[in-house]
Amino acid sequence: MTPLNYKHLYYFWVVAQEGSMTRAAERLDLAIQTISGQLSQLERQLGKSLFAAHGRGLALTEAGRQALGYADQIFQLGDALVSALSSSDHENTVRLRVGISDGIPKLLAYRLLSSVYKMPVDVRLICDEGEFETLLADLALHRLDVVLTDRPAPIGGNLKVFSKRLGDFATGVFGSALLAERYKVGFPQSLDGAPMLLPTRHNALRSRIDRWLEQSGVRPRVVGEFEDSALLNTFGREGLGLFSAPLALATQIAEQLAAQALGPMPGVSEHIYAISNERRIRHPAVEVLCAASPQDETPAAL
Amino acid sequence: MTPLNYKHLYYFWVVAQEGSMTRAAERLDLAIQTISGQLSQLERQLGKSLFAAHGRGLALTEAGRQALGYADQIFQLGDALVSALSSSDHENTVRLRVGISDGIPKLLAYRLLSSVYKMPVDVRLICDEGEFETLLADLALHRLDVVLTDRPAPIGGNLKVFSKRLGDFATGVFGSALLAERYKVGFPQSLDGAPMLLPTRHNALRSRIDRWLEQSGVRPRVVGEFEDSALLNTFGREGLGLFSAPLALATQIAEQLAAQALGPMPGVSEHIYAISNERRIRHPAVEVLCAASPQDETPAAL
DNA sequence: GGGTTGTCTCTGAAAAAAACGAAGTATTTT
DNA sequence: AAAATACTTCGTTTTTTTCAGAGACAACCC
Repeated sequence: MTPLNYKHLYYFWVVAQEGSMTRAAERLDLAIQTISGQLSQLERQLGKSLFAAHGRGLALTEAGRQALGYADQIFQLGDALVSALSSSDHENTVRLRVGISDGIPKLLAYRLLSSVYKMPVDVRLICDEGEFETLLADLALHRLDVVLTDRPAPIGGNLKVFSKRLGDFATGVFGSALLAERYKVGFPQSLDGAPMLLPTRHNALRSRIDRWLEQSGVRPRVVGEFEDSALLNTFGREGLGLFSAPLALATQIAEQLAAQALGPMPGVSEHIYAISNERRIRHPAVEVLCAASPQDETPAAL
Repeated sequence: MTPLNYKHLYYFWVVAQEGSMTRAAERLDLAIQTISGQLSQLERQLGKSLFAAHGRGLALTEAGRQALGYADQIFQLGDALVSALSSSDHENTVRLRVGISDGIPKLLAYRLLSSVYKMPVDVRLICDEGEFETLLADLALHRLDVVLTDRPAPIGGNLKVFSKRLGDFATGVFGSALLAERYKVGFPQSLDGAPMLLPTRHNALRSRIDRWLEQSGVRPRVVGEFEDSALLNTFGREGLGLFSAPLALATQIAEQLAAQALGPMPGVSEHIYAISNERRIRHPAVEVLCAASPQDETPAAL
């Protein structure tokens, strides 16, 4: 429940700006009695005085000053809403705001998102990158429609979201021409002592890679750990070390990163999840995105 | 003018969350006809449909989705306002949120602010540091009550603020014991070639120092330029170079920075301005602050 | 295909909230 | 002490919100 009357708050806001009820009444084209009455109602509802008599005028109380700060933001947002909606467009276009977790391969994100362009309306994609937690917070505030990450949303979270696995992508080891040449023979044993670039431990894939390395009994030389997959790829492209990537992207990786696959990492696969708000009215493009790869939905509640 | 009915917006928000007018009506304890009517009024006022029929239910339009984002923020702020005001305190305390420009000496800021503690109520000071422009933006949003800087607010600005000069502080050259010993004799000519730490050109004081150096015909060796005065002082304390500071603070500088004055820089003085919002109802602590040093007020309009 | 259900829309009347005119209370100015 | 300024209070009018009743429409069930 929101026991706050925004009309009253608006009058309060104008009075605070104008410095007097008389001036505010003039600006709002209302009688001063109205302002006075509505204002005292607001004060009664909030249980605090917002103004104190000061001479024959008014002075803000501490509570009033604090309220003013909030009111400023509220009405600024209200104006922004009106102008955003009046600025035409969004007639036949759908805007999809996607948050992409640092760690997931950008090419994979692209491939998954490409499905939304098959919709019968114009789609405008707004992509945002960042950390998992940050993106989830933006999702909660409806600043994002969907978040693409490498793990489902935490189960105990107070956020009502659900996570949908978009697919499993088998992963392999890649490297620049020189490195691939050197370490291809005898893969995966050849990796022992080989320079390697890995995602940081924040990435869900990392633990799976570690497990695989251990099971294979090889110990590469870890020359770098990266939060961001694009950065990791750039280092990989320059031949600083071998790196992992989805095998499904081998062609694009060859083109864009001039790197080739050494071999697969069985059991190591990249899971991509789409996390969206649990709401009755879903975003049509999110529906399309989730429907593109028919897997079981995994409600956040479990 | 704010042609936005927040009550209508609130109903819209609840409907969007619940996914149907029926459920929203239940939650709001209203008849469904009310919701329906108010919602279409909102749509008429905004000039956009927010919902579209979808089966026997509703679907958000693109405009609706956009509006929802704003509504989320607005009502979150409203809740925050209510809870902030209900959480007691601010009965007999006054909160003063001060922004302190990077460049101005912290000791000076302290000295100027100390006047507010003489008020007959409890004062809680909330200090924030940052760049001039950033602080001015925060001031406009009422996130700050006053900004302490080394220059008045720009005159052409679209912000309604006024700048009050709090005082002129004659400035001198200071240095650690070793440096002071070495360069004290023959001051200021001795400064020629002496290592010196200066504020960056963003600081209003810098040009005055440069002018003085030129007029005195000395050319020190500039070993560092600092945006932040505290950082500059730290380097000065370690004896990396001579530095300028208000002569009025000589005692504290001796104590805290183990540095002593070499001599004055005539004509070079630090001006401190208090910039506050041009509003009829001023913050009482800002009044006290500005009254503490009776100088002419300089309206931002000129 | 026809009945049923769930969901939203369109009336017009009732209830609630907001707005105003008139008179009243402070406080400052002259 | 009177005039002027600024906010309050009271009772009435106006506007807005709310709801009951009736209707439209799509999905579902047999």
